[in-house]
Amino acid sequence: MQKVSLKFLANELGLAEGTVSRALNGYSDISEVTRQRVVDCAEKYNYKANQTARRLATGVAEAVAYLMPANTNALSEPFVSQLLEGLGQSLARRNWDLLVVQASSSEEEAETIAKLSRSGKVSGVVISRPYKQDSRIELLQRYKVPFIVHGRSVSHSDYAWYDVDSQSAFMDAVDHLVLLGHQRIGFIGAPTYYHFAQMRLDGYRSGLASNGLEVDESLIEVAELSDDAGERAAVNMLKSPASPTALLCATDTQAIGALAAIRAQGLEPGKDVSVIGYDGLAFGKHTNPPLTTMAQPLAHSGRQIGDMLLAIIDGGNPTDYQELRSAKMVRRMSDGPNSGHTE
Amino acid sequence: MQKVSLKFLANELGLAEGTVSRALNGYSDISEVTRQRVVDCAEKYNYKANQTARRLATGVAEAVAYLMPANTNALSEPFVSQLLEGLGQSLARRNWDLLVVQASSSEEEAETIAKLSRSGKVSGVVISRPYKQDSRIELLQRYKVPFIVHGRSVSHSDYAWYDVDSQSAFMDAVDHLVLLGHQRIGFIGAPTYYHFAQMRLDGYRSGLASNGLEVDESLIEVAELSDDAGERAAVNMLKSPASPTALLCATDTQAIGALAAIRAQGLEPGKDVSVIGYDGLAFGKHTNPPLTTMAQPLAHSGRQIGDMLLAIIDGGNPTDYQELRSAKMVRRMSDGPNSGHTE
DNA sequence: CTTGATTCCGAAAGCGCTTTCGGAATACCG
DNA sequence: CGGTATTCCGAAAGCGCTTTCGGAATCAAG
Repeated sequence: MQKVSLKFLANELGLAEGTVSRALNGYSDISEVTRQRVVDCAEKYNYKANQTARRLATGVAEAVAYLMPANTNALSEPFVSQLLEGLGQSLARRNWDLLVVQASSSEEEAETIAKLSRSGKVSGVVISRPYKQDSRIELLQRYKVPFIVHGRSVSHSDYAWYDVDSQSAFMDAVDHLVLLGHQRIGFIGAPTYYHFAQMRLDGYRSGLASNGLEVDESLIEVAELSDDAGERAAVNMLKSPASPTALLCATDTQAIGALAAIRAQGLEPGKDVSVIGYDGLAFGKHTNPPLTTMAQPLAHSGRQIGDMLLAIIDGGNPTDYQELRSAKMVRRMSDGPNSGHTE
Repeated sequence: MQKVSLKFLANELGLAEGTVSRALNGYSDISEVTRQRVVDCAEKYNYKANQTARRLATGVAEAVAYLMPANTNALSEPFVSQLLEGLGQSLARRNWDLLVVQASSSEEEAETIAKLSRSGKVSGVVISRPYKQDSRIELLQRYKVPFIVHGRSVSHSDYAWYDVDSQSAFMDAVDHLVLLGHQRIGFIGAPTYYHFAQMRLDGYRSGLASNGLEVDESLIEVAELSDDAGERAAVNMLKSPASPTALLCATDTQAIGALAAIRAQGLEPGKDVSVIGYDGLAFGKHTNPPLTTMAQPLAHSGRQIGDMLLAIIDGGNPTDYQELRSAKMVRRMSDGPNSGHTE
């Protein structure tokens, strides 16, 4: 099978390579009739430009990378594939590639970013779950790689991001719980080097405040992002003297662990103690009991993020692309009126 | 910031570009001392070869693609990210890239494969969840793209694959159920254009046979790969006259739906009717009740698959790389002795 | 000290495409 | 019809790297 290159087409058509190339790329200095001729011929031989050569010649990578979050635990992974899917769709419209790269440690992450930026194999990057101070962001800025972050860091004014307002979500959740009669509302947070963890904690605190409630530091636990960690945190809190009647968890994964902890105490989640998670994970529908959660609209987030990234690669101003969505509660069975079981 | 290219290094060192390149790539016709000198200098300036140029020059893509399964439903996605992670790790050792590509329809899939193969941007491909007759496989073979399939199709003798033996897994599951006293064991299968669906059905059938049980066609339902579909299938079966005392499901996702169906009938899964799923999904631990399942060892499957792919790209014979793992039961709470509730 | 074999490196061609530049051919205008 | 503008295309120079080839320098052997 003769490989069909530009040279081949040029030969076939009796034109110069450059001419064929320009015809295919829609240059205006090619007459319509030869352009058509070229296009037809390309079609006929099913010509696809060698992207590697193209990249080298133009200097644009026509690819973006997604930096996989390092400590990926199986339960929270729906995100990754959802995001990837949306990103891919967005990129596909331009025929760009999507690279997935990972790094386990943060030094490795820096190394990876450095390599990505110098090797020139991508023209943009997206990262997830930023820390409060995220060195990846600084690096990306320093290297002048277009990027968008899925989430925000503390200093989020000077780059592009897509995030959902979990702070208000947690305020809403507190309101909801207070309306149900809860006063002692516990909070299972995530490590606060994650900025989202801080936001959610802040939301919890101001939710309490706006309802005239004191925050009781013994009602706040920090746990890793896993079901087990959530469970451990919940048992701790549950065995404290003034145990909470409701539990707000930074992530659904943790909330699911909390459910288990509550049941293990012989209590009934949603009745004896309410729990609300955050994320809107689909399988929350199947937990015991089904988990009430603040669901983020991750339906088209990947697409959205892809489009934003493309826009800033095209020269858009990063700060013009900052998008804040809001979560909304999907109420299932894990929350309910305060039954005062611990009184 | 001066961009550090081969030319730059050559200049810096007073050597020719070609020499520097050969030094870096370990050619034997470079003296050890200059090689060291070159390496040090490269290190110093943090030189990373432009991979695009490299690819063009060598003709090897140094990248492989993962074809995302088309109809991805959120619940089964842990696979994707697990696989991606392992694949990435395997490729990273060679500094290769991992591309994620997707296609929604099967024509699009063919188109995608064609494009991948001609554009030369990958040197290998991995696909998941093959159909019984999978046109992707034929295409990949025709185009002579090294590939490995995660799963098997009917004619799996002439290509490389990695699969787990779900057929025996289902035989084992039937044995287990029979030991628990069940006789009327229902099966919720997947569409049989998926080869794995056929295998699991076969396993179910021969499990029954080897236990001297008749297969009752009314105890077999086919459902899509979602919790809802599993649930619908289960209610159908449950309301049949001779309703099963145990349910075997082709996937955990369906099994979770079945759990819901059973509870909705006012029955208790694991007591009134047992259910066993397949996949070993982590969140099965949190369903109501926790789901007994045949767990596949997907721990390092991605890594494994990556290594296999690399090996055949290096010239290995595809048929030398066919790996069959086995699933093992993780028993949680959704199975139990036949209580004869429907007698 | 000459010859032949080695060792090491420079020069140059090429990978397949893009893009600039200039020139031939055609068109337009007075 | 001479001259100026336009239109369209060919030629050629890259993009940054790899790899082959040949030749200068070094070494061993006679």
